[in-house]
Amino acid sequence: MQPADYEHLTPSQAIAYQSELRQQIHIESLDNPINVIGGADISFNKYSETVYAGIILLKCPEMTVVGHSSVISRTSFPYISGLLAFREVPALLEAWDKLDIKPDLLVLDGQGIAHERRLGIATHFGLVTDVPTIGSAKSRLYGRHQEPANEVFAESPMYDRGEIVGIALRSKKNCNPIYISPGHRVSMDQSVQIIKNCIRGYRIPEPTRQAHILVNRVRVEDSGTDKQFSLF
DNA sequence: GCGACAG
DNA sequence: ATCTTGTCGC
Repeated sequence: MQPADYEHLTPSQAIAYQSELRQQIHIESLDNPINVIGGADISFNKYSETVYAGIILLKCPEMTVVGHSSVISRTSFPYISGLLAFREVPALLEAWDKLDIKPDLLVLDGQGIAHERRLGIATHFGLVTDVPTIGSAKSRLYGRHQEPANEVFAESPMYDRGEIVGIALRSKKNCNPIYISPGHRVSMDQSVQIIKNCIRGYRIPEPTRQAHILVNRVRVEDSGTDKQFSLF
């Protein structure tokens, strides 16, 4: 199955495919050092099939931007909770292929294994590219957890029948927690540690935050040029 | 049947 | 996700 063909899948077939991919997930210690970390995100205009995908490259541990790539693509697969990867991975792969240098690890905006079939977008992307990935989501999809204490870096594990699938992390005081889970080829503890090292005073870790700024800028710039949005 | 539901 | 101004709280 190729990502480019995802648009032809029915939700039922997509779910069946996730069940197959699940067999290939590797949650393990990442030994390679992380010199460059990447952040990926997508932006789009409501009701439009045009999607703006981008990947930002940051130097560790400074968190300074050292590169990026972006693409304007199309998607017909709708947003369905639990099947996000089928909608966003194809465009993200296009941006990934355009990168001159690949990061040592990529952070995606969404869940990793904190998913009913352990196939959040971060895990899915990691399997397709065979790259270490971490999922950093702004809201919860799956897993039960207690409210983290209201202090920076307070955390509380997310469970699924006794198994820890992720962690709710208070990345900033007085802000809602973010949900971290390993995607592929990295451990749970490393995922949390890595994300903590990417926090720079904002609720959202730099890789994801910078990626969001990037794709949003690309979208606004294009919307003024896109026929569908210019009235003249 | 009811509530939950990444982006 | 995106649409949007002011406004409450630290």
